[in-house]
Amino acid sequence: MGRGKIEIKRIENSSNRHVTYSKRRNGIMKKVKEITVLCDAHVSLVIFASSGKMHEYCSPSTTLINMLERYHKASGKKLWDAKHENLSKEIDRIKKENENMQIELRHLKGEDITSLQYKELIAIEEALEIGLSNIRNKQMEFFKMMKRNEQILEEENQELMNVLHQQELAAMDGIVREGQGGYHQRVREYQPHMPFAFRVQPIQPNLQDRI
Amino acid sequence: MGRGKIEIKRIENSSNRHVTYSKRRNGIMKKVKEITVLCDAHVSLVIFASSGKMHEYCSPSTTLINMLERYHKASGKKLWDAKHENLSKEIDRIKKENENMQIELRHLKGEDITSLQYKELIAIEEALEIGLSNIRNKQMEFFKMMKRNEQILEEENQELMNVLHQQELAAMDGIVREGQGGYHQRVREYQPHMPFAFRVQPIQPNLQDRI
DNA sequence: ACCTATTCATAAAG
DNA sequence: TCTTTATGAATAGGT
Repeated sequence: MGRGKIEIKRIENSSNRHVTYSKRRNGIMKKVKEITVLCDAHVSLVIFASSGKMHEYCSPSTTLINMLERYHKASGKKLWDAKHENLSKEIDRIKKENENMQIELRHLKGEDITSLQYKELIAIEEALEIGLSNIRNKQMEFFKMMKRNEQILEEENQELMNVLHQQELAAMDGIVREGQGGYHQRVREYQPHMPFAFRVQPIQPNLQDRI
Repeated sequence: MGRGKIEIKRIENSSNRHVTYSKRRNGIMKKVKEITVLCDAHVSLVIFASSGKMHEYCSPSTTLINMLERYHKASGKKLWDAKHENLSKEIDRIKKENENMQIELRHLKGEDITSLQYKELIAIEEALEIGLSNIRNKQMEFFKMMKRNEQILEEENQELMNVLHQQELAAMDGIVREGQGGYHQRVREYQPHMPFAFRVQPIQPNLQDRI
């Protein structure tokens, strides 16, 4: 393509070589830009003239660094030193960690649990139980209070029953030996552990609403 | 250069685009090889097709790594450090993401919640509540049962107190008018709502252990 | 740098 | 994908 065909071998004439270099370099640059536009290609081109002068082209949609990264992935050739490889490995490691946490989070939120084993479900349940300990502690207070109330009532109840029983016996006895009034004393002996009005009340009156 | 002139813009016809890509890529490769030989140039060319497939050329007298090092020196752009920096940034980004998830996990587990806002606590509580709906249902059963027990006991207690009071009055009356036995009937009238032994018991006897 | 004869690259079609 | 071929593009060598 020119006035004469040329053999593809080093151009010995320095001047000619440099002229040809410039011309062909421009031609290549143009072609490279064209293929980028025409075909959605990503191109990275770096040329050093024998003089040492550098020219480069990189498709506008990317960067040289990006291209090299893709090159790394595509070819498997290690362009990076050990340091970079370590960083890459750390990224992979953290991403893996990330993924695991994502899964754990989902599980705690009750998502994606259909495929879980029984043991895993148990573990998640335990984690949730720990998480709700604050709420549960509040509930526990309420629980204990109710239990205390109940116990007091039960004891009182029992005692009242006893007193009643005693009275019956005394009354039966009183029919035979009247006028003794023995049970009067017994009745007076009984004192409720505390008046109802002063009994311990739920600290959280709205607990029912919250449940 | 062909049967017709074409405008330099993306070739919409996919088939044509791929054909043109192959042809022009080969053309560029050839030109690049030629300039390498003719002009003692050092060339590095990396092309990615839109499909992702990669082709590369590197002048035989050098390597890509060597080219990049020369690039580094010639342009002053730090490819390694830039790459390093990018990796570091990504690590930071992922670590940040990681940290956020860690925090969320901790919160769900009830840890580090002292500094939370009310709304955040509500959100966490809601998440936990959804996860623990089963357990809460069981607790609810137990709650209702205890409340029932307590109410029954209170009523019973009240009634016993009433009976006792009546007895006292009757007894006082009996001192004046002996032998009437009016209160005997009253005492017999009272029946506990149910024997203690048959009262409703916690469905979950081990609830205390689990709390 | 420009010119231009000539070769080369390639678009479209088979 | 490969070949063909008409045509536009690139460029070698000269000025």
